Amino acid sequence: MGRRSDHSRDEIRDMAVSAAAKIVEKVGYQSLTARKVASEIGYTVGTLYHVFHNFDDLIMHVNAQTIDEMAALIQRHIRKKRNPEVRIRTMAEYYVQYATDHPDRWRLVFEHEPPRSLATPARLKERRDVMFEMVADNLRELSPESVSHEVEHTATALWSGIHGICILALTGKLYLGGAFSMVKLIDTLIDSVINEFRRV
Amino acid sequence: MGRRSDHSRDEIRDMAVSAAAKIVEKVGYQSLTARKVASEIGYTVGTLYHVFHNFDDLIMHVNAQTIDEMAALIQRHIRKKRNPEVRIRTMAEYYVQYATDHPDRWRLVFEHEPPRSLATPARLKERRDVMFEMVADNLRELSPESVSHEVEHTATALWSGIHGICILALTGKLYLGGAFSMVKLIDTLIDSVINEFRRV
DNA sequence: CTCTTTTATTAAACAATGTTCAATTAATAA
DNA sequence: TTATTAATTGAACATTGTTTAATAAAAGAG
Repeated sequence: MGRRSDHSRDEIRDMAVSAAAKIVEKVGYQSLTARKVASEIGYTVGTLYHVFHNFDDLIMHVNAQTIDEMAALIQRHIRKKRNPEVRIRTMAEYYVQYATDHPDRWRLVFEHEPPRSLATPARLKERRDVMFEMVADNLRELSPESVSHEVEHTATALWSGIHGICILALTGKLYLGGAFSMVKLIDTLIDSVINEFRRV
Repeated sequence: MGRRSDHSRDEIRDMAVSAAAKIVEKVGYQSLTARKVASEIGYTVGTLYHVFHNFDDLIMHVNAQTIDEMAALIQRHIRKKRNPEVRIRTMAEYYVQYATDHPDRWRLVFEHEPPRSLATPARLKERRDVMFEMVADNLRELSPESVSHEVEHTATALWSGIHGICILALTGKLYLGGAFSMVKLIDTLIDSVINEFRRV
């Protein structure tokens, strides 16, 4: 068969990304294949390669969608909060929430290695940076006299640390197999970093 | 050809693990294949399957070796230190050192997902836990009156945080693309957690 | 020393993967 | 109506992990 034009290229791209996300959630990101995505949207692999540069390209689109979803969830919840410290804690709370609810999609964001031939698109990097910037903004509000570079440094350390707890827990590589609560571990980190930040 | 017996099964297993580790370091863990390992040691894939249960089984052996190497490096350096706080800082220093020097082998430890059919061997888990326990031991020495569970909780939070900084930096997913020094970020985390730990 | 049994090793085959491409067919333009 | 353009397919490709029947050498029995 030849041209069908049931859907535009953009529609097919969106359908493929959504189908891929659904497959990742259902059977895990290890079992995501081009043929599964294609058959899920009623097309053939060839069509996917007409719309995406690569399979990695498709994955990066899935990851962009994941980050957007996660950021939206977080922003929806911190909008109600006025206290910068509470906002940071809320960010972490829903970061963990999202990662726990969608473990495979979340892991795909951090465990997918784009081939060196294909550079990570600037949009994806920017999206990832959004979370760091939100933490920095609230730290700045917490102590307006701090120099910007120090604030960003602290925000990077704190958010990376939270991420570390999250990924070790979700991959089952945490000490004692996750006998500790992720939320409490993260609270400890936030308490420590914020107290130290206030003191300096 | 049939039986050669140039090497015992144990020898072949060790050769394969070393060859695999070398390949991972040279061309990256994404490019590690069973056939490359086999040809590197002068055998065929079939022989690998005579010695390993799986390709994942081979990888877990590689990871065990990696963790042992890393733990040995760290222990060699903290033996000279007497102060528990200095020991924790030294641990982090050489953790980063090892990860930076052998990025692909280090990442393989944390990004290899064993299939749910094949359970992670207890030995591998124990090896991973060694690092957490070393941190806990030194925290305990730092404040002997603390209850054991609190100490382990703090150690888990701190070491997971350090790991988070490390993995985001090494995978190029850190805020501002690693414009911050890994060592300084980790120092910030250690300062914060240890100060807070002392206070409680 | 000879015959049998065991077992290490290979080569070939398998199914599944990402990827490419010529053929086909429908929409669009002339 | 015809010619051009482009979407879609199906089949092919190389490469992956994995299995297996054939083979040859070591080990054991007599």
